[in-house]
Amino acid sequence: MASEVKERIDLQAINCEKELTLAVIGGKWKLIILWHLGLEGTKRFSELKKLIPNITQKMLTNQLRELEEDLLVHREVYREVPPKVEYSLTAYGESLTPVLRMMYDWGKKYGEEVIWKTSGQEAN
Amino acid sequence: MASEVKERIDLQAINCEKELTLAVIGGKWKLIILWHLGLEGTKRFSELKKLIPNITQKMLTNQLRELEEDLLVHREVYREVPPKVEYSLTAYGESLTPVLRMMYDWGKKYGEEVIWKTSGQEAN
DNA sequence: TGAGGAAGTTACGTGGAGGATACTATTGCG
DNA sequence: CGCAATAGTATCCTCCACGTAACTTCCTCA
Repeated sequence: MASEVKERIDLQAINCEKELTLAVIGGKWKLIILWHLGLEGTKRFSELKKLIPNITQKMLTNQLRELEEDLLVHREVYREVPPKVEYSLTAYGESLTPVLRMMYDWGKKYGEEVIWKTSGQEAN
Repeated sequence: MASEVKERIDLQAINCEKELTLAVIGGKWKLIILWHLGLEGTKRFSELKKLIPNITQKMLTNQLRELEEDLLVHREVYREVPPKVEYSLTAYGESLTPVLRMMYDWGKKYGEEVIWKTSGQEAN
C-alpha cells in the first residue's frame, strides 16, 4: 500500500498544495458526485446516473474511476446478476466535505450578490 | 451596477453553487495569484511575474483580467512612464482566503499521506 | 428467441484553455 | 540616435478534457 505514485496528476505542475486539492476535485462532475455520496451515503451507479441527469455513462464511469484512483471513493462490486456496484466515500472523501461545504457557502453568497441579482434562479 | 451578468461563466453548466466557486478559482494560475495577493497584499504586474516564474506574460494578463472581471481582484493603473499597474484583492477576493486556506490544509495532509510517502513513512 | 437492464468499454471527434514567440507604446537617459 | 524598463497585444499552434454514439457481457423473464 506504500508506493502507489499518481501519474494522473502532474506533480511538476503543482506550485502549492491548494492546487493538489483542485487537481483532485477539478473534474467537471466530481463535485456533484462527491456531494451526493457525502449527503446521501452509498449509491449505486444507476442511482448516481439518475441523480445527475446530464452526465453520460462514459463520463460517470470516468470520473468515478479517477475519484477511486485518488482514494476519495470506494468501489464495491457485487457479483450478482444483474451486476451491482456501489460507490461510497472513503475517509479521504469524507474529510473533503468541510471544504466542499465552504465552497458551497462562498459560491452561494457570491452568486447571490454578483450574479443572480436580476433573475431569481436557484440550483439544488 | 446591478445587472452585470457574467458571460465568462456558463451558468447553465452549473449544477450547484460549489461549481460557481470552482469556476471562479479554476484557472491554471488563479490560486497562486490570489494566494500571493492575499498574503503579501498589493503587487505590481512585474512583481507577480517574478513570484510566479513559470507563467507567461500573456497568461498572467489573462488570468488577472478574469479575476478582475469576477470582482476578486482590483486593478489600479498609474499613468506614468514607465507604466505601473497595481493589483490587490477586493472584498470578494479577501472573503475567499478562508476557502483557500482550507484547500491548502487539505491538500497538504492529503499529499503527505497519499502521494509523497515513498521515501518517508508517515506517522499516523 | 429475443428483449431488456446493469455497468460498463471502445472508437472517434472537437473546442477551447493554455503556451511560444514576436510586436507595441511611452519616455528619460547617455 | 539607440536602448532599457514596464505592461501589455497579436498571432499562431498544440493537446487533452469532455462529448457522442455504438458495442459488450451476463443473466432473467416473457
